[in-house]
Amino acid sequence: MTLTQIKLLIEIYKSGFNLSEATEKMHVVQSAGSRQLKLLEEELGFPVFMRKGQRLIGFTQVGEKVFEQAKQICMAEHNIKRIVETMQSQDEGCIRLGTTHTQARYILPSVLEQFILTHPKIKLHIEESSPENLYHFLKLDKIDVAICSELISKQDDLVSGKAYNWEHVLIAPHHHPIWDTDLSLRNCLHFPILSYMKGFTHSDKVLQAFRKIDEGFEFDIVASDADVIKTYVKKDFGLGVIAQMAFEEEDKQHFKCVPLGHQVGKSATYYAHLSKRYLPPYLDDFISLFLQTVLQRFG
Amino acid sequence: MTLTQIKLLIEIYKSGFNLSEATEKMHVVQSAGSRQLKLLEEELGFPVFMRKGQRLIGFTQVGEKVFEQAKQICMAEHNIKRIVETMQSQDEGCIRLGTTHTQARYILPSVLEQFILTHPKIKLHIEESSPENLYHFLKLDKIDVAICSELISKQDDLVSGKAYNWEHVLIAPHHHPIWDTDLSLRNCLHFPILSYMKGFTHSDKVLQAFRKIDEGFEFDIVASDADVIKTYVKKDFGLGVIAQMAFEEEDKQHFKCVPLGHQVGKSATYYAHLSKRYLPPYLDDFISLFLQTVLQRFG
DNA sequence: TAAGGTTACGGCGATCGTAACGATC
DNA sequence: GATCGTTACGATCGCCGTAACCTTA
Repeated sequence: MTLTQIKLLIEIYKSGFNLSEATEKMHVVQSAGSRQLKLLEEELGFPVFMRKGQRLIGFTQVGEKVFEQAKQICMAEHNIKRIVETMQSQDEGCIRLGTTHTQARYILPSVLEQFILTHPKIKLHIEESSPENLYHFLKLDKIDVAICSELISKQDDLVSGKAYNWEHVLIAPHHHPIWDTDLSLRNCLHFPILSYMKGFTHSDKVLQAFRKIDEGFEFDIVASDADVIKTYVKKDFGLGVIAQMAFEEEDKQHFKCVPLGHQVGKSATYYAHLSKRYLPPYLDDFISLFLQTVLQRFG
Repeated sequence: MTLTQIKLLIEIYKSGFNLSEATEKMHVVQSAGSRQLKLLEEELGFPVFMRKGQRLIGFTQVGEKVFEQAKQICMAEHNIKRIVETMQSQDEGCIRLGTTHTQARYILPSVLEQFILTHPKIKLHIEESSPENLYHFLKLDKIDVAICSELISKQDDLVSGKAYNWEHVLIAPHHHPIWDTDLSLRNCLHFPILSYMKGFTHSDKVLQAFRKIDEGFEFDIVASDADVIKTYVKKDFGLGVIAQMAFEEEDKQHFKCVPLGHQVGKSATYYAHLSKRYLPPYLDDFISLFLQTVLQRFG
C-alpha cells in the first residue's frame, strides 16, 4: 500500500468514480492510475470499487470502509504539511472563516479588531453563507472554522461548542402603532412582517412561532441580512424580526426594540471545525479570542 | 512523503529513538532508514528529531506534532488491513478483551456464553489487569476493547460508555456479631476488614469512606479479587467489602450481604476502545451483547 | 465513434544493500 | 572499542508514459 494509492481512492471518489479524471488531477496518465488501483486491490485481496463492465460506478462494501480510512490518512498527511507550513512562516498564515452575515457584521468586527492587533500577519478570508453551506464547506476543507447557529453542533466529525445565547427581537419605528399594543405575536400579525430568509439566523423558529397562531403565516418580506431588514423597517414597510445582535446603539434613533425570546424561543451561536484537522496556534488563538469576546458581551 | 517514512517515525519512537533498532524491525538495513529519514526531513524542511551529535534523542516541537499525525496514518493503515482481514475470514476472528477480575469472573461468563453461541468461530483472549494497565494496553493496541471501571472514561482518544452502575457490599458470615449492630462503617471498624488492593474495583472509594471516620485506616487484608476475599471471610478472618457483582446466589449459604452504596458511593463499569480503531462487526456485536446483558441484569 | 478502462513494453527514478567512514559513549 | 549514524556507489525494483487494444455508452 502506498500513499499514492490512497490518494487515488480519494480522487476517484471526488471525480464521481471517473478514473481518467482522477488520474488527471494527480498529474499522471490514466494507465498509471489503472495499474495502481489494480495493485491496491490485489494487495487487499478485495475489489474496492464496484464495476459495470470495466467502468467504476461506486464503492463496494469493503471499499466504503477502506475509503473512510483513506480519508483519515489524507487528512493526517495534509495536517503534517500544515504543521510545517505554519512553523516555517512563524506568525504568518491564513484563517478561512465561514460565517453568516449576522456574525460577520455584528459580532466579528470587535473580535477581529483585537485579533489583527496581536496577529498582524495573519490573513483572513471571510466566507459568508448559510449554516448548511458552511457545514459542507467545512467537510470539503473550504474553510478552517465556522461560526454560526444551527446544524453544526452534534455532528460527529466536527468539534463544536456553544459560544453564546441570543434571542430574536422585534423592531419598529418609534411612531409605529404596534407600540400601543401588548406586543403579542397575534397583534403583530396586523402588520407586514419582515425577517430572515429560510435557513438564515434561525428564521424557522420565528416562522414556527407565528404559525402557531396563524397556520398559513408567511413573512411579507424576507432578506438574508438584518441590514436590509432594518432599512425597510426604517422606511415603514412593517415590523422587523431580527437577531438581537443586529440591533445596535445607533438604531435606537430610529427604532424601538423588544426581545422575543419568550415567544419564539432562545437561540445560540456555535463554532465548529473538523475534528481531526490540525489547528495552527493562531487559529486556536482566534477561537479563544472569539469565545472570550462574546463571553464579555453576552455572558 | 511515503508510508515507509511515516512508519519509520513510529518505529524510531518505539525503539526509544534508536534508528538501528527501528530499521531492523522494518527489515531494511540501517543506512536505508537513515536516508529515508533524511529525505523526509528535507521534504518537510524541518528536523523531526532532536539530535545530540548524530544520535537521535527525541522529537523536536514540530516532530511531536508530526508524530501525532503519523500515528493517525499508521492506525488508518492498520484499519484497512483489518477491514479486509475480517472480510476474508467472514465470521472468524479474535477479540482481545482486557478486563478486571471482577468483570471476568462475575459478569462476562453470561455474556460470553451467549456470544460463543452466535459467533462460534471467534477466538477470545481475555487479559486481566488493573484499569490503569488496561488503559495502556488499549493505547499500545495490545487489546481491542476494555471493560472495567475508573480511569477509562473521558480520555479523548478513547470511545467509552457506561455499561452499568453498581455499589460495594459488606459481607460476613451469618453468625458474625456485626449483624447485631446498626451496620454503620464505624461499627465495622471493630473488626478486621478485607477488601480489594489499591487500583482494583474502586477500592479507593471504600478506603476514603472509612478514612472519613478513622483517618489512619488501612484494610487489614487486601486481595485483587473477590474470590480470595470471600474465601478468607468464610474462614472468619473479618468483614469483606466487595463489589455487588461478586456476591452470588450460592454465597447466601455462607454470608449475609448488605449494600454500602449510600456510605461509600456508587460506582460504574465502562467499556472503551480506541476512538479511531476499526471495529469488525463481531466486536460491535460483542459490545452490544455486553451492554444488553448488563442492562437486563442491572438496568 | 468517443470515452473509459486494461494490458504490454521500454525508460527512468527511487530505494535498497554493501561498504567505508565519522561520531559518540 | 563498540555502538550508532552518515555518506558513496552500484544494482535492482517499481512506477511512469507511450501506445495499442478492449469494452460499453
